[in-house]
Amino acid sequence: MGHVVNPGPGRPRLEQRRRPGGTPRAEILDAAAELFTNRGYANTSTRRIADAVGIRQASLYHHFGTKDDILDALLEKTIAEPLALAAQLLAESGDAASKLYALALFDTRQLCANRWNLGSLYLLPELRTERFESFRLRRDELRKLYAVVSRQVIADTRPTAADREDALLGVEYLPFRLVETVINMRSDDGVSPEHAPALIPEAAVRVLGWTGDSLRLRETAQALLDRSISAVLPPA
Amino acid sequence: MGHVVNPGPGRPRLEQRRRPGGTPRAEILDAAAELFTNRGYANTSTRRIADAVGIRQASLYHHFGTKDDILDALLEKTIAEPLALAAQLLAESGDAASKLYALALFDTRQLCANRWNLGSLYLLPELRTERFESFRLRRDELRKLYAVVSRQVIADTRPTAADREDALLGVEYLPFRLVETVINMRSDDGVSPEHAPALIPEAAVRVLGWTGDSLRLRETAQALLDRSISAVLPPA
DNA sequence: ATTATCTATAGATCTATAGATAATGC
DNA sequence: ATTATCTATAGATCTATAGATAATGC
Repeated sequence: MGHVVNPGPGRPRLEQRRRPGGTPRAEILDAAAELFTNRGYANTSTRRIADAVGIRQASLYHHFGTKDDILDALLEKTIAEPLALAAQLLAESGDAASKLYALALFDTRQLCANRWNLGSLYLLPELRTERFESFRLRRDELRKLYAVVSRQVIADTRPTAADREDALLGVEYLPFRLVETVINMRSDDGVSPEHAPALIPEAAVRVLGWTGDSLRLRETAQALLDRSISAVLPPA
Repeated sequence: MGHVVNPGPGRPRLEQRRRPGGTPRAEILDAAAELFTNRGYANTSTRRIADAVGIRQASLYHHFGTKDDILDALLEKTIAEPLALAAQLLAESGDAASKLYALALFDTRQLCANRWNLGSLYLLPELRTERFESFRLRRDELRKLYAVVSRQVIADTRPTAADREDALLGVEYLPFRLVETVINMRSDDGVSPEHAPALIPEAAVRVLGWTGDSLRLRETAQALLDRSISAVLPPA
């Protein structure tokens, strides 16, 4: 009764505060995500993260080699699913507009649903160092997949060459950028933009010149998305 | 000959390195802009800024009371012109689509033309502190002006209520967000997105459902912009 | 023996202030 | 006298490492 049973091997914590996540690693990542997004990466000391978890500063280093490693783990978690899903979506059969809509919908939802606005970390100057090259490459890859499917949408809906000159200006990169705007909305408003999932995916296809029935698109995209999700994510 | 004449009162600098800008204040702001955007605000020490200017760290404090004051001065420089121009544009006579196009064009160009990608500072968590409330309010104001003219575009081009339900979802905030995407493009690509001025303003009106002749819009918007600029900016 | 925590600390910062110094200009 | 710089430094950090300690589980 009331007696605290230690959860595993190792000296017990002085404080027993707990955060979401069953493991110390998950607790640290949650605390770091909160602090990095709300106060900034460089402004968040390892002591502060440790305080938020309820352990001593030095104990962090049992779970992560450096502070950069914590940031990298957070970034990796945000990019893995979108990348897997994008690859799967492109491999599915279906029209390009539905694929783009589905992709944008998935990413928009994720950017909104994260407990913390992790997307706001993407602009950190720290990410330009070699330490984060792997993350940068993976995000570049996602950007390219958006461009590929966007070009398919353009080819499908604007068949004449003259009509496609926008593509030379880089319209095919706008859908990805539109999804990213969710980050800024969340940052400025302080809350998740509730209508973004209903707004951004449609804007992503419209900005490419696609004209068609919104309702129908939303339905086919949702079906496609459901199929792709179950193909990629293990049915937990 | 070769003799350095000191530019004014005050003990001369040990190093005579110079940066763009005639005054020490301007040199400091240019150096800070480079360092803040490339290495991050919190990661840039006052010593580093001073080194880049060629003065001693403590000498910075003759020109700025705190490090925050340097950041605030940079931010103020980016917001003053867009805000003045937006207010002027809304007061001009002309159709809403041209106004929105002109506004987006001006801001896109400015975001591209800055020597450093100052827009990337807008997401800094530091800006949430009271110190930067004034800047936040001014940027909110600009966002509102975009929304006002965007709603006019919607009312002009989609007269039926059923057709306007998007407005309930917040499409009127997308043009402003589209302009902001220039910041991310610059940050990811490492160079100014050269086609952004030809791409973003048109996307801003299209995303609201505006359909019309691009060439004509571009011309009327450009004329409107020229008029507004000369009304707002003193003919230097 | 292994694991997860702890205490203590080295060494390197960083911002801002105090007060001296070397110019200009009245 | 005023201005813009300088030197020197207080006081407060911050990251990461070394090595001790208290659990579990073989």
